[in-house]
Amino acid sequence: MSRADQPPHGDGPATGRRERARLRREEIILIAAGMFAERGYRGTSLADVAARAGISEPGLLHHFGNKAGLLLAVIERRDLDSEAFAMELLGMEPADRLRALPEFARRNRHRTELAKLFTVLVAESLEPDAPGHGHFVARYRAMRAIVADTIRSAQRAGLTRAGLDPEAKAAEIIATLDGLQTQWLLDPEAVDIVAAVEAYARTLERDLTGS
Amino acid sequence: MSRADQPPHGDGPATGRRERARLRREEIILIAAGMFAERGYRGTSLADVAARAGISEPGLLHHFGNKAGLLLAVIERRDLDSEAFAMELLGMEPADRLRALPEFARRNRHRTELAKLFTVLVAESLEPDAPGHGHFVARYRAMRAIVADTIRSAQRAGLTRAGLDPEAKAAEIIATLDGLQTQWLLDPEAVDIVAAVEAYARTLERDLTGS
DNA sequence: CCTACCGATCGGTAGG
DNA sequence: CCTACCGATCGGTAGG
Repeated sequence: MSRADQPPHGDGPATGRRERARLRREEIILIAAGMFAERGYRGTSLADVAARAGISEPGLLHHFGNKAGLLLAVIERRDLDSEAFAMELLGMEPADRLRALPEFARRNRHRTELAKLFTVLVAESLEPDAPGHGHFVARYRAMRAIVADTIRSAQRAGLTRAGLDPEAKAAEIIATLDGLQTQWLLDPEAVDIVAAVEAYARTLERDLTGS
Repeated sequence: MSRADQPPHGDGPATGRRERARLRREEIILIAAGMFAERGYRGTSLADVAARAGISEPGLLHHFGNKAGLLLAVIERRDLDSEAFAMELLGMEPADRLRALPEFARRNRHRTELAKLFTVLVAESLEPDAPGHGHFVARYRAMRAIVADTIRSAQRAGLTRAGLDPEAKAAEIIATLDGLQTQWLLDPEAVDIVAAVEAYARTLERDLTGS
């Protein structure tokens, strides 16, 4: 087949069409993310997403193949935000990273939807055959590795006490932040997420320095 | 009305029929709990539960009214276990309660299903209009209150340092245990829940005593 | 990306 | 008049 050939009209309009499709995709992903956050992946139908996006169900499936494809697109999109966060954190001195936690909590406070999306999708991905399972397993392993590396470099710099297991502490830190987030999402009137993370940052500072 | 009267044939058969119904209900609740744990509330159909229980859907609904009624029955049943746990913990001296945490993790290790059920249902109950929302809000408030009370009494006994906010610490402790559980459920090969909780109990002991 | 559909399954209810 | 269900089917919706 002549698959390697460029289409004869591959100048302006073709690129514009692809660009338009990409923007439409992006738009649908944001709509789907909002609905997954509120009702979960299982609680959201393709028809719901299509209606909100002003598209037919077959049109929706043209972009994402099937419902799991839409989920993976949402997860990947959400990961771009997380990566930006990780890069920002890794750009700081290890000693400053701890102090940055409440700032991120403060930022997330106004993006409830992102936090909710994450909590809901992880719970729907616990089973090995869930569409997002492999992704979240890899994501948590990477998160633990990054935090453990930070702890190790802080130990080498003498900022953190040596008798502390970096891997175990990394799991514990991520667990606490996740758990506080869940309590806040469930009951925002009873749990002040910024104050809770600030208090935990102080706990953690004492714990890490051993003071 | 003569509602206070016993039925004229209120010897064996009548009581036996009610008792049989109660046992059938209990049996169905356990089946539904297992399915909710694996596929979530939204991912489980009444037809799935009915088929596994060897009952028709109308038969199922006769017992629970509607799907949300089944969920609430599962949650209440799960709470009986939690209450037993709480009573066991509250029966100990405050100083021993911390040491009991790894033992409970060890016990839960063989009851993955219960842990999974809890994680999945909480995530499906974040929205205020979710059927289990009110229940989980109340449950977390009660849990925080119990842990905070334990901390306060340990402070009065001089076992725990005074400069520590009992409510904030309670939220933090529950958050860490929940979060570790989620990481373990997602990736049991990478996260050893017993070791993680043991390590956290040590962290917590240093934190509480201020040593 | 559309209209026009499919096999099946959804939560819930009818009469008996 | 009660209980504990049954087989059949309701109007709509699921993913594709």
